[in-house]
Amino acid sequence: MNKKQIQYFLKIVEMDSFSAASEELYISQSSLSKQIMSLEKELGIILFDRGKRQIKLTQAGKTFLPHAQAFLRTYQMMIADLELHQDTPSLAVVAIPVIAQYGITGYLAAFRNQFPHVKLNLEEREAHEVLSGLANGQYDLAFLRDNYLDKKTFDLFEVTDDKLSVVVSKNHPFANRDLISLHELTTENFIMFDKGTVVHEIAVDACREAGFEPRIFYASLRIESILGLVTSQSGITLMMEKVINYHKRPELTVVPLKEPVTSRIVLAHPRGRKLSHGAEFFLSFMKREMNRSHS
Amino acid sequence: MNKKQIQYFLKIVEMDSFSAASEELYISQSSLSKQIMSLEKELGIILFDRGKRQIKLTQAGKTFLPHAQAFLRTYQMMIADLELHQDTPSLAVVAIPVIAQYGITGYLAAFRNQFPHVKLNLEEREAHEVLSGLANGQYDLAFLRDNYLDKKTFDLFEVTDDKLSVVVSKNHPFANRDLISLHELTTENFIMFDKGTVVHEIAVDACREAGFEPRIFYASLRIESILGLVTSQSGITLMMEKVINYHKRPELTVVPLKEPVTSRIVLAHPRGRKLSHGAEFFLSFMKREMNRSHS
DNA sequence: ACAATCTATTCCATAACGGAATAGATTGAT
DNA sequence: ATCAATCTATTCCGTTATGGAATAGATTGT
Repeated sequence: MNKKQIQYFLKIVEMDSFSAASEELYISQSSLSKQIMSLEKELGIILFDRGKRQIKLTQAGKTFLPHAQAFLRTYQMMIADLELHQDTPSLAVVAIPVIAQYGITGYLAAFRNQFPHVKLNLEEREAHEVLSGLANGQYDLAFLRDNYLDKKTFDLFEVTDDKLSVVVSKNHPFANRDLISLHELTTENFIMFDKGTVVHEIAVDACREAGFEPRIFYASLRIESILGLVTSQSGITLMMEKVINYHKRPELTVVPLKEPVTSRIVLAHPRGRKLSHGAEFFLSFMKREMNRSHS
Repeated sequence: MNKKQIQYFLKIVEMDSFSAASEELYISQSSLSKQIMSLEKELGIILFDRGKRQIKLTQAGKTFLPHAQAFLRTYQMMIADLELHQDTPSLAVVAIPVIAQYGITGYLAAFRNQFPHVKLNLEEREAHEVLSGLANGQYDLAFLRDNYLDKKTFDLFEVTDDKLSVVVSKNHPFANRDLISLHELTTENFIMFDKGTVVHEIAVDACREAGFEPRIFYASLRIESILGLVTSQSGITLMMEKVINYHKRPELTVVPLKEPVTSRIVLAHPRGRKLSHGAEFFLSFMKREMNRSHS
């Protein structure tokens, strides 16, 4: 029996559903199902009545519930107690792979400079790993896009924003426009970020909003491949403006969209969870820096 | 963080040593070391001061200790609470691979007959797995040999006993003796159970007691291989009398040892742990059966 | 009957675990 | 001082556990 299983159990009880809980926990439904089954096997009891449209706690599950809550309370008290003993305040930050493009690396360096005693650990992960890592306490803070983010479960602090733009080759008919409407792109070939990435979803949803399904000619995780194909006029792409500008490709032209589609880069942490000392340091540092640069 | 790590931590504190704790827990020292390191990493603190001859709880470790104890208390209360909800009293029994030879299968069948509502689960495992499985609560009860068993940590109930005997081919010079002393075997070739099995240890220790190191010509886990080799006069073996008799090999002769080396088959459970209802059923059933057959 | 929506299962790749052997450090005995 | 003994950590490697994608199987509302 481990903490994870208990957290999973409590979330299912809260949501009254495996699938809903699995989404909140940012894990797959199959994984959740298996974890609960293994917990049930270990305890020798069945926790949920499933099978019908609605799941229900069994009698044994109802007996287990207060114990599970007690476990988590004990755990949280323990964490609070141990915090004081951490030799160095430590801080695990995770970010989607755009920190260079949005100039976040600079802030990180400045922070390390000002607070050398805080052991800052930075990882880059894809969005879905960022979310599950935040949810299970693996990371203290995360840099990510606020699109599709549940504003109720996270506290957000905006770091910068960006907007979706059309990127075409210099020789493309659209290259000398200063504004393009999405519905003009109905028949275009799109080169896109891979399905499952947030930018892909943002772009595809924007197209659907405009009334058409984009014809995706090629999808890649590597921005260089995408820009290369656009340069060679294999198609066009929808991309965040600051990201494309960061790459400085003179053979490409960026044209703003008439319908604004924005994406905020935010610093997020799960609402309701107490921040570690190191995380508080970092958050207040970032807020200071943001105010400075805005004035 | 999981229950196992907490149990490990508490055992180390109790023993004041990793190695001692690893023996009590029936796991390897390396495994224990790694589990504690992973716990320390997760908590972000160091629990023990090691490096010198003696380990010591760090300040953080001392803070963690009461929380760890609270966890285990919560767990035990939970188990007690859930016991009442187990739809069927269940019972996990484990045995070293000799239940047929010692007629234990008969008792198991009789129990299933008398108490069909108890869900009896039986597994056969090697001795070291039996011990670690008992220690970590995976099994309720175990049939095993009492040799090398720490009588302080287990409650034992003798089921039957057996004695080590010499097994030789009918044509071997020893075949018509009715008693052999161990020191007569100094120059013999031994075919033995694999190193690591309890019977191997019993036999080798007996030889050493008699002042010589047995020359082990071949070791196997399969009794058939051993008996086959003895039959073909490749060597002799030391084996438990009832085990060899069970196999009824007319080409082999069993000669008792002058120095008695006995092994009791006992039904064991960790001292101090409350037995499950099913386990109490089974234990009292076995005690009744034993009394019956003794009278 | 069918689409939608549950949980369970299967398949498969990756990560965690566990033991044996060994390293590296320290102590006590000679 | 050297050596044997005794610690914990590390490495190596095979086994098990975990997690996600796809799919099955069951149920309900339309």
